[in-house]
Amino acid sequence: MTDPHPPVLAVSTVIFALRPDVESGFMTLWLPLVRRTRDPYLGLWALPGGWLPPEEELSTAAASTLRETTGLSPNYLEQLYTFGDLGRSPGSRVVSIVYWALVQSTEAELAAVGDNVQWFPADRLPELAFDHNHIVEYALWRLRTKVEYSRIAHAFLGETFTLAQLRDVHEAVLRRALDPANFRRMIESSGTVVDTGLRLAGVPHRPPRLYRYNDSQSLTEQSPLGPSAGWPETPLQSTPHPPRSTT
Amino acid sequence: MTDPHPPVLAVSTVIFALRPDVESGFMTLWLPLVRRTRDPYLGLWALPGGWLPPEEELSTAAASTLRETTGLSPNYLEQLYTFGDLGRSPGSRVVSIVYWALVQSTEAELAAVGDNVQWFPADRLPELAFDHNHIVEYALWRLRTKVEYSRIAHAFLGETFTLAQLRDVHEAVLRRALDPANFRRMIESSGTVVDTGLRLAGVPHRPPRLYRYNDSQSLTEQSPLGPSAGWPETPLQSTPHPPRSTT
DNA sequence: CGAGTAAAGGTCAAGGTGACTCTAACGTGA
DNA sequence: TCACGTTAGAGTCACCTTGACCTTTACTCG
Repeated sequence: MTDPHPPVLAVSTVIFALRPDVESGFMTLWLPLVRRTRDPYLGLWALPGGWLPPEEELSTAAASTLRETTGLSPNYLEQLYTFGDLGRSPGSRVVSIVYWALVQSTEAELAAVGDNVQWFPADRLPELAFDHNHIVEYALWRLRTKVEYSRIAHAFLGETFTLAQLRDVHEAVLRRALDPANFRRMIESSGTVVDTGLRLAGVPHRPPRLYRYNDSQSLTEQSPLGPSAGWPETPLQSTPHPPRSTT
Repeated sequence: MTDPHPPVLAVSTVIFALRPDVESGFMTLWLPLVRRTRDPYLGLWALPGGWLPPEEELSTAAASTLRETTGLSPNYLEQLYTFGDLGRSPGSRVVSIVYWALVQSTEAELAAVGDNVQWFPADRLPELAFDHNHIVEYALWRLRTKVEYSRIAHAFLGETFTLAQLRDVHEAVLRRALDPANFRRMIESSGTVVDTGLRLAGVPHRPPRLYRYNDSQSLTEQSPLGPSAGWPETPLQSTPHPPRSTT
């Protein structure tokens, strides 16, 4: 049962955040990468990850790497795929269980950045180590398709948000402008969101309503992978929105 | 880097086939299980699978187990999920990469059945070893949701088929009757199917047209997981339909 | 040869979606 | 202070999809 070279198990995470892009001016997807300090692909950028600790759950291992490399905890965490092709790593065989995570935009700005950790725009990545370019491509595809039939977009935002902010998230992920009126109709009829009764003040123009994520609504995917599939036990952080709110 | 008890990697496969159910009379989903001959859960039924051979691809390992236990080769094979919870196996930790497969109904009848391999109706399973009941539940959910937005239903059929046969597959998977006329309109407008010009003869009533899967149409999911994601290299077997066909 | 039944082609109304218009309500700057 | 620009938010209209249903065609079976 014990082979001479048993496959090694690793856990990696594709972490997405939204940031304003200096070039386009719009919000775009960014992700943190770590520089390889060891021999296979030394010096190249790679997805954060590591060997699977024998006593740690898969999702916990993914969340741990996330916290260690970026100092963030995810609002959304889900298993993406397991990559185990024979040629994907030089030397011994490595099977990587890859997760993908969404973090808040406001938190992503505070995230630790050093010589070995750096954020890149998801559309313009350098050559990565191993098959990580391929993995990111798949994670992007998964995010973009899932945004349209679930409500993961909320994971990029704080506890309360305006419909324009939520629309900005959708537009950034889908890379396409959405009609504000139709977007409002769609979101309101879906029941995924609840009016807090508050409005955002201090902004120019008409003050927008503040909405909250509707927890009592299980309109998301109800796959039999348990309630924590996708939504980590970590509760949403308190609202990070600086502007004051009035009735 | 070498831990005292590194996690062990296994590959299992949930294999679906359609068979007429003696009780209901309709077509229902069946799957083969193997009896445990070793200590954890000895005697209980479990999903076919085994340790990951160090020199074998993940999907190849899944297809191999499938062929060894049932003598069949899949028309459809896709990675389902990786289960790695700490408590899922007594003793050392086991991480299972689970695939799901669809095989032809006509082939499933010829499949090897012995004391240690037996087919069960997917809705009425006994208590299985490990977390395999949970895994089958998830695979069923995945099959039922995926039938509605892709064309995996063809994997249950031969090279040519009538729309009634294709509708039977959908009805069995979805457990709900579909309007024949509306189903025809939906399939024809989707372009997933091509009229062969032949008709099925020898049946009572008006002879139905025979259709063929439209290979040139890439209407399936085009995820960046490569062209063989889901559709194994094995080509579809020659048509197993006994009735003669005329122009 | 008539009866029965499924195949195949159609109609119709309800609901959802995209494109668009109109009014409300704020901050800003002259 | 007040017109202006801009966004929030409500509403309208045409088009397409979908479910329900109807009609005709074409075979086998008794």
